[in-house]
Amino acid sequence: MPEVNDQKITAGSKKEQILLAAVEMFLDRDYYQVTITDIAGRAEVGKGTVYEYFSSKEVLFKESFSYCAEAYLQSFRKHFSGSSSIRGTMHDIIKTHLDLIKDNRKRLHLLFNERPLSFQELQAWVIESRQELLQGIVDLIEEGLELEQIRPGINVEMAGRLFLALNYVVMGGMVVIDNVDVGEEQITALLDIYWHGIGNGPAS
Amino acid sequence: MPEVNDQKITAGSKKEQILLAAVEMFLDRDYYQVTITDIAGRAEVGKGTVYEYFSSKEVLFKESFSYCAEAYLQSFRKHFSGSSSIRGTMHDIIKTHLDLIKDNRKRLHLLFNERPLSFQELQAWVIESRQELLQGIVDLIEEGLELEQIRPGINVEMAGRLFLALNYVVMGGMVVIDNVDVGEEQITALLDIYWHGIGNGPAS
Amino acid sequence: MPEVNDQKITAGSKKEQILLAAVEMFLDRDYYQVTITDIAGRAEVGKGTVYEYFSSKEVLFKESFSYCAEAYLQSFRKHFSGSSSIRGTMHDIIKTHLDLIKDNRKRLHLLFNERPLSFQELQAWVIESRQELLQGIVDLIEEGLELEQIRPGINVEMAGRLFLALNYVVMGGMVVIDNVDVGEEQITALLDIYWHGIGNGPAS
Amino acid sequence: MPEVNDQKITAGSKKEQILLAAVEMFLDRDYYQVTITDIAGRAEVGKGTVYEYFSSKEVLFKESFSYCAEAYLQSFRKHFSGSSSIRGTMHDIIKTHLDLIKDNRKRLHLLFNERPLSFQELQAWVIESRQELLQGIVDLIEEGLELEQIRPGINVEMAGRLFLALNYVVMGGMVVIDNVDVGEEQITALLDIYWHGIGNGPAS
DNA sequence: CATGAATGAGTCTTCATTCAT
DNA sequence: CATGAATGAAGACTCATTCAT
Repeated sequence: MPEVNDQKITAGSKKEQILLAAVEMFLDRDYYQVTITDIAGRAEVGKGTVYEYFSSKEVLFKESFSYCAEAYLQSFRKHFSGSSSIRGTMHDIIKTHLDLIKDNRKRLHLLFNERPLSFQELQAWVIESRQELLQGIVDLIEEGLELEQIRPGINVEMAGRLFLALNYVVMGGMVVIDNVDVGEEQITALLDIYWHGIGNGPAS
Repeated sequence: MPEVNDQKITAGSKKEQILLAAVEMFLDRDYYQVTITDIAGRAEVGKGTVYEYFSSKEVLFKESFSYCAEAYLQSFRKHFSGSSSIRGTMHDIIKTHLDLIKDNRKRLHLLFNERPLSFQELQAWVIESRQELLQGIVDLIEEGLELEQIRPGINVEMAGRLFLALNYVVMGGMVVIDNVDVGEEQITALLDIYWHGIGNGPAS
Repeated sequence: MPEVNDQKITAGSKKEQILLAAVEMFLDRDYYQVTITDIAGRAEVGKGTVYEYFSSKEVLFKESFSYCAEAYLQSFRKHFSGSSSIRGTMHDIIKTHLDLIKDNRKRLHLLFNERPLSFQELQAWVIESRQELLQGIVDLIEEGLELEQIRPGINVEMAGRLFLALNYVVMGGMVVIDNVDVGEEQITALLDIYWHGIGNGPAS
Repeated sequence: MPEVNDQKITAGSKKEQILLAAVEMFLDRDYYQVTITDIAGRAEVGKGTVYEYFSSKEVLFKESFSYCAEAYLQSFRKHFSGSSSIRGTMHDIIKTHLDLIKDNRKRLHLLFNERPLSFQELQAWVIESRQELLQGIVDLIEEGLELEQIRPGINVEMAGRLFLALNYVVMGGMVVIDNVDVGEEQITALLDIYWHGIGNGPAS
């Protein structure tokens, strides 16, 4: 019973110091490639100190994961409240998302990584979060349908999924994997395709 | 002096037997969660025998990875040779891709998900393969432009990337993670959105 | 420079508070299963405070041990001063001893059971104490010989050792391990055997 | 799942080699004072090899314990089958027991140690074994009663317990703790006391 | 060729002890 | 005096790799 220090994570606290070090490490390498010694070293604390704040490596990983994921989810959520221009909102989402990716670069691997995590709980949480995001987008699209900004008859779930993919696969992929410089121009081009399609001729 | 048996992989050979066992294991679990003992057990050979054919776990992983990835790439490539209907070809690509996923379910995770793993070579190879795929799609789209099946003025790279993401969504997202039953109907709906966009009103 | 507070243990003092907590813990669990944190917690003091009064865990254990052992020894010693009925005295010793065990149940294990623990000093002290006890009993028996209450010709050392074992059996064996309810009746039966033997027919 | 080699312990086998090393170590020191590295070193094998044969330190300890205890129990058991002279049998038991102690000296600490073992299963097994021994002795005494070799009216359970104590407390204590040289003479003296008592005058 | 027993480097984790407050 | 956060030495255990058979 290692009497773990269960205080909240406050800015500048030792617990935060360790968590941030862990996040950096876990974003760079696999769970199994990161050692507690690495994290302690990066956080500039003793190995034992890590265990004062996190009862095990697994727990530390989970908290690191949640910490990142929450920021990620937030970048979507904050646009979900009602707005008059759906296309404008989508543009904002992509922009915010892109900024987040650029800031953190490696960070979002965690979320892109669709491989079932070793930790069942986390996996469930990931699926749940994905659902939340999808629902948010679907709601936005349905709002657009009512406002007649979106073409009637489309499969809203598919439209939502494609929008998410646009964000984390296209944008994420370009920045994180292909290391391409992405800017306003690319966002506009991508959204144009998503909005009008690539086909020549009117929608059926 | 452990002279690794470097013969080609032939059907039914002991080397293939081991490789296939490794593939199955690596598709199920993390690199670090799969042990050589596991693989030897599954392949029904001795632990030492694995080392007769693969000089290390890392090498075995890389070969397993390539083995899977090649199948994946092939599912795209075989549609890249000239065709008259671009939309039809895209439909075929998605369909073929979907079938591949359904057959292997977990298998293709490897391609998009495996972390760098410090296997720099592999990472480079992944990037290269992504480029090849993207180029194939871009060529297809440019062919469509010439045939006036595709709307002029679009950013072809973005269009290509979105198409790949579309496939990824169908694959990774729906089938593997959310375990949704995906069929012809969904493919059509998705391609409809990709082709005509979600927006109401004519393209600018 | 951690100057250990070397004052005597006075009733109600913080030092006693810690010692008593340690005794309770050590009687319940192994040396290695008791942590300083446990003891500090039970004593309701900080971990550092333990080190104010005891320079190390080993020292604290030794003092706990001595503390218990002294009580044990006393239960014998107080009967060693001259008495007219040897058998009566022996009965009293067993009775006192039994009461002590019943009060403390686990407590006296320490004396007989604790492994050398590399605490050579303690081991020496145990041997010395055993000698003292044995000598006390032997003296008692020799007194009985003079008073002609005890059969001449017996090996007094063996008789003494058997008497100590008899006590040990009542204590360690029946009460603590087998959890048998031991009362006056059992004491009498046991002493009867010790006094008259189990054999049928007169002593040789 | 460390695929423990579960073969029987055969003389000279590597498993036996490790077990014997473990026994030696555990008889000398506490469970917590013995490290796997110690055992591996003493057995002249690698640390990993220990785990090839015993899945954990706890398991190794339990097997070591049983190994010793069985020999101990056997030294009593082999005298329990019918005999005409009870006193003679008792003499034989003490003699056999003494020889065993002398051979193993430290070994029997394991059994003398009445402190509840950390391992609940083992503790249960110890209690059970004690019962078996006690019953064997009690049966012997009751046989003696029928043969009129033993004084009627004695409490047979107490007589049995005292005989056991005579063996492992008196004999064990002298040899293992006090390091006294014990021989035929002492056995005879002790048994004389147990048989005829120390009291002067006939049994009541 | 095939095997699996043997190995030890490398991990996580615990806990006595220190020391700044 | 009292405290408990910080520390790192030490120990159990895993597993890729070797090598004698």
